[in-house]
Amino acid sequence: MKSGLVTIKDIARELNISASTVSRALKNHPDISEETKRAVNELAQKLNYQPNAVALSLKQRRSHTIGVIIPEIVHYFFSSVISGIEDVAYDAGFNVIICQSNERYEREVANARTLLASRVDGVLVSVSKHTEDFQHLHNLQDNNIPLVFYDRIVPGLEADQVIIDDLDASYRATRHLIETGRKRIVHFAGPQKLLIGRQRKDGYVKALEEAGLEVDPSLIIEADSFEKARLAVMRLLNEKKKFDGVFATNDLTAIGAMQTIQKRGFKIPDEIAVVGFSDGRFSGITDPTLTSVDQHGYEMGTVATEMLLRRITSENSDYPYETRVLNADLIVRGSSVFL
Amino acid sequence: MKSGLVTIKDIARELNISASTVSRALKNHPDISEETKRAVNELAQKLNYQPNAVALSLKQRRSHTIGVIIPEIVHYFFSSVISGIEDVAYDAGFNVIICQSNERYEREVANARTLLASRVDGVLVSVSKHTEDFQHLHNLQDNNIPLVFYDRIVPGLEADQVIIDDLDASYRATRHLIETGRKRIVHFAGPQKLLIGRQRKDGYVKALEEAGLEVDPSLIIEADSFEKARLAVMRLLNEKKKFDGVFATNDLTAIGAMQTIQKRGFKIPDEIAVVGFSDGRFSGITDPTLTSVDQHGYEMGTVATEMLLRRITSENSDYPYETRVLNADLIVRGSSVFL
DNA sequence: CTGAAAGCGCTAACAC
DNA sequence: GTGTTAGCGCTTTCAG
Repeated sequence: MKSGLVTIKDIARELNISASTVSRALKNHPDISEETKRAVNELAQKLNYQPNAVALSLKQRRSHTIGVIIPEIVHYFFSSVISGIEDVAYDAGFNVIICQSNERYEREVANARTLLASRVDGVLVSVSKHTEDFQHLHNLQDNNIPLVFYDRIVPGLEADQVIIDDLDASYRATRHLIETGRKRIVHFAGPQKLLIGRQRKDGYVKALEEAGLEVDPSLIIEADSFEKARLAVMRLLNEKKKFDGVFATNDLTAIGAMQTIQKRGFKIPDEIAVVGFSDGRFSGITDPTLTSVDQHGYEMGTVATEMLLRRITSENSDYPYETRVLNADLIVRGSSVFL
Repeated sequence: MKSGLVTIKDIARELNISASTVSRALKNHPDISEETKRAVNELAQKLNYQPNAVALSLKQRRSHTIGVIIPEIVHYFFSSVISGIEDVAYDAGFNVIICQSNERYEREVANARTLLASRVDGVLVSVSKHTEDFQHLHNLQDNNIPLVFYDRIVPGLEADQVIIDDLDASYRATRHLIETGRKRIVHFAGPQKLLIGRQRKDGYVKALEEAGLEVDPSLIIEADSFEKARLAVMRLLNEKKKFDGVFATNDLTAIGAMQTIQKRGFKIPDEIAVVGFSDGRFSGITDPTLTSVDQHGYEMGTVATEMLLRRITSENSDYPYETRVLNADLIVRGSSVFL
């Protein structure tokens, strides 16, 4: 005797009318008399009737649910994205099923299967770092489930996409250092086999070149973690390399650099300025606070969801795929200028 | 022409057999001949048949989906909890719908309604800070949807619960400071109207008393944020209060304290030791690294989900409600001892 | 203005 | 071994 949940039939029986009348009354259908409507709505209220979304989904072949495939929720950026997704989806009357791939390909494939089985109306996806085969995503598309990629896109796949303009953001971050008088700027770069790593480096190079500054390869170091930054800074200082600025590919790297620089007796930002990228969580609690790029995860979530809902709800959804490029903002704090 | 998704009927038609035979063949029913099974499974594979979970839910009045109401996903602790929930749920063949209340009561009520409409089989809930009326949760229970509370529990409600032993964790954190020789320990406490705030203070007091140390009320200060800690430390130092240890109700508060202590020229841990509580994200990147309590969010998620699934899948689910109390571990790092 | 009937995709008694 | 039928809860023609 599970589900004591009241159905439309219960209301019909009680009122001695048909289920279809109840259904119509509840949706305020013009054909139904005011009186019947009132009676139905009153009873529904009293019995605490909740429409069964499952039955609706089956009937309408539309679940009003969107799926989200996300690498790892624990990252501030991704959890912000989720907030953006949820807000837009709920406002439009859609539910959200979130699936973490945990950066694992097999899990991502399982996620796609789950979402397909749940008959979600569309999927937002950011692929795992190890995804190289895209059959599971094609599979969704083959079944007429629209996809929107956010942040981690898949070059080959035909779909809507939302990304951050990494190159431009890096360019602006680096230019900020240049404009505040820095001449020899170290770049701690991400893996160059990842698009994101290359773009951030390219933005850095572009800013230097535009300003007529030398691009010294020995100042570009592949280091994208707290620990790697510490080691790299120590090496630079031991080698008596001169530098007055650091632009790091993420905040943790920037913080590792900051700490080591300070430990070795240099003042930030007086002698060396430091700028990070994204993450968002840490920038306020360092000393000095960290100048960094805000990736606007929330906005990315809202934009991606709007694009998806548009495709889901459009009569004709075969308009061309679109790529939205969001701007990231440089947030200037104490690690690059005196506040 | 939405849903090109293949159904059991498509397979039946193609093979000139009935839908029920297909259904049985797919679930490897003993009555069905090997030959038929093979043919069905082959075609299912070829057509990439995916069972329609929506139809199943309707039929079985069981969605194999659990709902999660969570205050804010952006906190490391809560996102860890989600990972734990997902892992256990997926292993058991359950989907997860996550709803953020964003610490707002109205949103939480809406979440409960959504989950009810989706006919989830059970709900994991951590109430928002502002929830004082519990009708929406009773409503779920009235509809035979089992609830398990995690972390933020509701004293009055009859339901399973999973919590952290905050008192014990604080006690151990404080005792650690005492055992490493601290005699005058400041406590930056959380709001005393919250259970969590009181318990953490009580653990601190208990450790002091047990060690025969004076409990000086002027060393117990309500401060639970980065900024409040900064101000409080400045005040203490300006008043020339002597103290050699700090136990803060959360990590951000501890970090605010650390920074200010260091700025005023005191060495950590030499002159003053600092211990935080939870959060988990920041403890590794401070200088020195922060001794703190690990709240084991992932474990909390797994335990809560196991309790919920047990209630969902039990024949007889009216066994007594249970409260599980998890231990939190003190992680000793550089802010309290020399490593 | 309201009711009867069919059907969304699937399963499970009940036939044969 | 397999098919027929009914039904999960709801909407929606089509009748009246």
